[in-house]
Amino acid sequence: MIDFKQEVVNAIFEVSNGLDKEEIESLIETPPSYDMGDYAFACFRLAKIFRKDPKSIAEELTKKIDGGDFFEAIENVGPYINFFINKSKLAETVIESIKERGAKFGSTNMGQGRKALVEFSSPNIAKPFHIGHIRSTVIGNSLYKIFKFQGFDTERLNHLGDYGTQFGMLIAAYKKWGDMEVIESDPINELLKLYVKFNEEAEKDEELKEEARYWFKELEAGNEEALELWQWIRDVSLKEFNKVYDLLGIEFDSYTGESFYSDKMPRVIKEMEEKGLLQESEGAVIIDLEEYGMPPALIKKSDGSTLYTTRDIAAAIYRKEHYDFYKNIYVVGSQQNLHFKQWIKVIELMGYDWADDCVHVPFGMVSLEDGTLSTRRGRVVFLEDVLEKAIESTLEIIEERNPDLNNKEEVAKEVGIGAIIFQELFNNRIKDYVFSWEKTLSFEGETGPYVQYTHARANSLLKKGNFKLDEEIDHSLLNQDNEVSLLRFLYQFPAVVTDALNKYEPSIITRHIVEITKAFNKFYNSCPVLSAEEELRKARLMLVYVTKVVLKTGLDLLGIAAPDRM
RNA sequence: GCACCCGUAGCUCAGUUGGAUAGAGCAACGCCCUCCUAAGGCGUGUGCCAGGGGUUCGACUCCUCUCGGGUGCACCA
Repeated sequence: MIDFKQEVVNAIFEVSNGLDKEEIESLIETPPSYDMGDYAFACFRLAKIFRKDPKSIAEELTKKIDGGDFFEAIENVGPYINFFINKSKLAETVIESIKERGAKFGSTNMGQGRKALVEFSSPNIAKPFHIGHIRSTVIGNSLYKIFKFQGFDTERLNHLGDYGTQFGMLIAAYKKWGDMEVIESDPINELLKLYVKFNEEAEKDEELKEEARYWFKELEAGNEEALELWQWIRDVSLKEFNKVYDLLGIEFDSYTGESFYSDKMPRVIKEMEEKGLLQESEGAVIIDLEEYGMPPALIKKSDGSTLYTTRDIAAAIYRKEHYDFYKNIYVVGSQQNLHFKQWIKVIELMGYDWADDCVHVPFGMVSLEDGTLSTRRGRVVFLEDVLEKAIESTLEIIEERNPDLNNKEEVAKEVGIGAIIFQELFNNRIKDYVFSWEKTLSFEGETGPYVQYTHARANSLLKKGNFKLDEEIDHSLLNQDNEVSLLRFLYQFPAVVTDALNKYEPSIITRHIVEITKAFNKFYNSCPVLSAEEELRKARLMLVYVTKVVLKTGLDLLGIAAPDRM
């Protein structure tokens, strides 16, 4: 694809005597409105260099610049030089590259030969999968797709919370009040009941807490009874989680959770010891981080058992050895910012230069209208319920608006789930939000169904128009404002994907495909396709096709289906 | 108390490495289906960009202080 920005740089470079290209590029910006051009070169900073006022610099340069046939106009407005892309060239480069690259349009090979790990979702075993978990799950999945798209060899890691004192609690609770048959009938809920009951009782009874700690120690020591119970709880939980993953269309390459790393810790602790990092404090073993402005990292509890900081460090070292990653990404809530800063610092202090390759991608909290989520208090909204309800609402809408659709159930699933995922990936991931059924189930405006609907519309046009990919078209016919505007958004797509990857921010893609969708709908409403005169019809049909391709790719990068009809 | 994050229209949020008049969606009102899927399009209004000070030719954007909200800070994860 033609890099128009680079062409602006070249054109200015020719007449600027003395400025280097990087400098020029840094001065190029996008004007607030396309009436002012596609690119603008601001001359303020040149004023100092040339000791002239920016206006006359702009005026003089504008006269000298030759934009070749890349630009149809170069105008001087005050201190700015505005570049207007040659519309026919724009149409040609966008359409020809999308025709050529198809579903790969927008991708690069920046990840070639590089490994990227994405750890996400990571629910706690024996606890319900609730709306609090959706963020990590959906953001992580999208990052996986984006990295993969850019050529990285990418692995999805589900770091299950399958270890820790909470398991001591569960085992203790099971031994006191549990009933295998009851639990098997509805595993997660029954285990949750046990967990809640245990917590209530433990508030009154210190001995229970002691029992929980005892059972966790036994588990870590390999006690057979404890291990068997643990394995069983893990299995039934995973089965439940997979229901939700199936609905969301998400898979993992590995489910090695915290337990997997338990036997990898002694070695790491020994290494820390040898490197002189460990200190004893109040009976526990710590690494002091005061000089880095952080509280100490707890490596071992006073009873000798380990904590999750130690496990995360052991896991990172294991992953470096096992995968030799280029990036090791953790999609975990912002509450754990400090925890990640601490253990990544420890990795650095251990002398590993890959500490910087470990990236915490934080996101904001989900709360309910009546307060924070609390598994312990039973205040949760199950993710499965949210998804089922979204599918149900979608089905109602289909019955109402398109009752003749033949695979209603399937489409309802794709659209309903898509709506949930889309909403999750629409805002900056760092923002907190309050869950509301009303908002979740509204499908109008800038939503997933809006984009999917538009994609389906495009598809319908292609079918009716009997579109052929190998048709040659006259690019210069696509010169209406709404056509050019759509082409511009399509042109930007590759840069948007790269930006999303660099910032670990799927919402950048979400926002952009909404822009494409809006632009397409304007085009759709103002430019007749099927009834247009032959050559124009072909050209417009081609524009519909390339839009459909990009929308599908965009949705796919978010982990959302793009049905052909809805 | 200390650290980090957030504060933009009635609500939910965008805002490109500081740049030309701060933008969307929702909500409200009006219009557009003998015409390609109306989950759509068009039109109408709203802002001391939390507040003070500073840096700069220029600040929603950078620095600093204040206020408001959130999160975290040793044996949970």
